[in-house]
Amino acid sequence: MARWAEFAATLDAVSRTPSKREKVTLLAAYLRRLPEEALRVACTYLTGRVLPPGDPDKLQIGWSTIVEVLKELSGATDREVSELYLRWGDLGDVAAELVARRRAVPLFREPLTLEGAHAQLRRAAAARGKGAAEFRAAVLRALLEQAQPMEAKFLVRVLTGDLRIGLKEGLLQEAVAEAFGARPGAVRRADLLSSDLGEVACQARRGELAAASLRYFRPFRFMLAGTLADPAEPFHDGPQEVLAEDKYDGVRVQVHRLGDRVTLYSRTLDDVTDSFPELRQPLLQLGPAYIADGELVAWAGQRPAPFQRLQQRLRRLDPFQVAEQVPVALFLFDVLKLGEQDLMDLPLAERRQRLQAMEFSGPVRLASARPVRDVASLREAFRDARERGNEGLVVKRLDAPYRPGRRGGLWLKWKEPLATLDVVVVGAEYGHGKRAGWLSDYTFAVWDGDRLRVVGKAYSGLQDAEIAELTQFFLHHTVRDFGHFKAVEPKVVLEVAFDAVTRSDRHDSGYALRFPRIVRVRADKTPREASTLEEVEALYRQQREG
DNA sequence: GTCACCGAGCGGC
DNA sequence: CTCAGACCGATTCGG
DNA sequence: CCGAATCGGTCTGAGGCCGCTCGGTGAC
Repeated sequence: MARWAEFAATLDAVSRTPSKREKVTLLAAYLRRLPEEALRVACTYLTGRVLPPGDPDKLQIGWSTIVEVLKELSGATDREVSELYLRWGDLGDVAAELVARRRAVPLFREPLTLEGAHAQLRRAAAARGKGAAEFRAAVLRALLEQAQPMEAKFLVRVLTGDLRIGLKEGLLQEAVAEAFGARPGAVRRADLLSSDLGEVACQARRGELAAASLRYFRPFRFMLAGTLADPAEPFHDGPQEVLAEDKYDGVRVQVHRLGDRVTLYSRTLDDVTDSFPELRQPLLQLGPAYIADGELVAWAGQRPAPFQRLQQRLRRLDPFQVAEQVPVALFLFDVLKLGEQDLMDLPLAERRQRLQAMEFSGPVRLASARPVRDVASLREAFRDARERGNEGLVVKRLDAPYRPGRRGGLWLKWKEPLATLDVVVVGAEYGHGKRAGWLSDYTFAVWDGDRLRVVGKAYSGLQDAEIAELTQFFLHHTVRDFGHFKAVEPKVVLEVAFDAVTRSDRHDSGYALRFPRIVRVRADKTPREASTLEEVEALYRQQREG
């Protein structure tokens, strides 16, 4: 059995050093010492999850449950917890502190082990029905009662899915490789194909990594796209042909079909087949044995419907009831396996040819794409994609293999913000983690006559120095102080960009923005010069008309 | 005892 | 999904 | 020609809105 205390101490050591190499070395040395089951558990936890992706059980222990249990354990009040949180900016640190002042410290403390804790958490994840929530809380309570402060800190961080030790996926794979003398590339490949690093680590130790391969009904990581900075970018290394493919605004899915089985996997590798029963027949018909990649969209007869419509069908348990109201279309753009032949390393041009030869029917369609050789045609393709009601383009190198889990230059997405608005900041909140102590999160509004109506919040886009400056400013211009949240004088104007406007009852304007990000502080504008609700409404109508 | 609603958790972008 | 910042290896520049 | 500065790739961390499901709870 492997002690949780050692696991925690290792994570703590890793978090202390800024050097990536040293992080990897520290972790590798620890992993090497672990027995099999502990190794599996440790590696899964190090990915910030208790269960591997795709596991049908979900832990369902979140922020609130943890806070409730910590309060019971320590006798702390809501106010104390929130003050501690303001100080630390991290629930794990709060847990460490509160566990240290537990009311009833058990006389005999069984040391926590990775194996033991995991067995308990597994049971919690499997709980269903009446009393399930209470059972989950009880499991957590029992674990925290046994835990030392440092152990509690990392238990809570595993539960919140955020280790904050400056080591995640890539470095974790390196650590596993270093621990067992495997090639980093081999570990990475195996991880991307199985997405279960715990399992991969065990294989690495046994020297069985090479066996990893594409298998039916073993979903693997999706290939991702980087962001296109400039439309000329794809042609920078001289003239060449790239594929300009429509970027559909929907949900990415991986389709596995073999025998009489068809399964759709989401990006988290969860099985979402049952939400889309009408796709089964056309997918059976598409071919006898294949793995394909595509985007599932809500479909309005001739063109795509907004993403929100599709959400109504996601994870829906009674799909037949809404299937008629929210029809979908599945646009396939890649094929990774045909029969027993692995196509991943073939160039996209060839994969696309194989895909085009398949038997498309009904709602299963071929994604719209065309080869282009210059910037002018690329721009034209972008306009056409927008005409068809799509978000923009994904520009793909025709010579590129399929690289699971990679977000590189082989695929580049090109979309444009819908617009920008000049908004007035009316509230500011303290950030989390490394933003603890900074007012880094801004609630903003637009004018409705002479009233300010909130349209959203934004965080990203500002540089640390600007956040520091705004923090000082807002501390001096706070109207009402709610602790974590401060209502501030409407003085600061921000320019925010966003991809869409949605109707929403979250804010009093009746609207919200999709993907808001701060472009800059408009020091040159007075609050009165900020945008109006009419402008927001106009944008909302404009995007609907496409 | 039933039902409607709410909050929490999760995963989609 | 977004963007900023940190680290690290590779490349370029200056002495 | 070598060491220093800089560049680019890759990774990490922080936080936004939407809609579904489930368990718990309060109203009737």
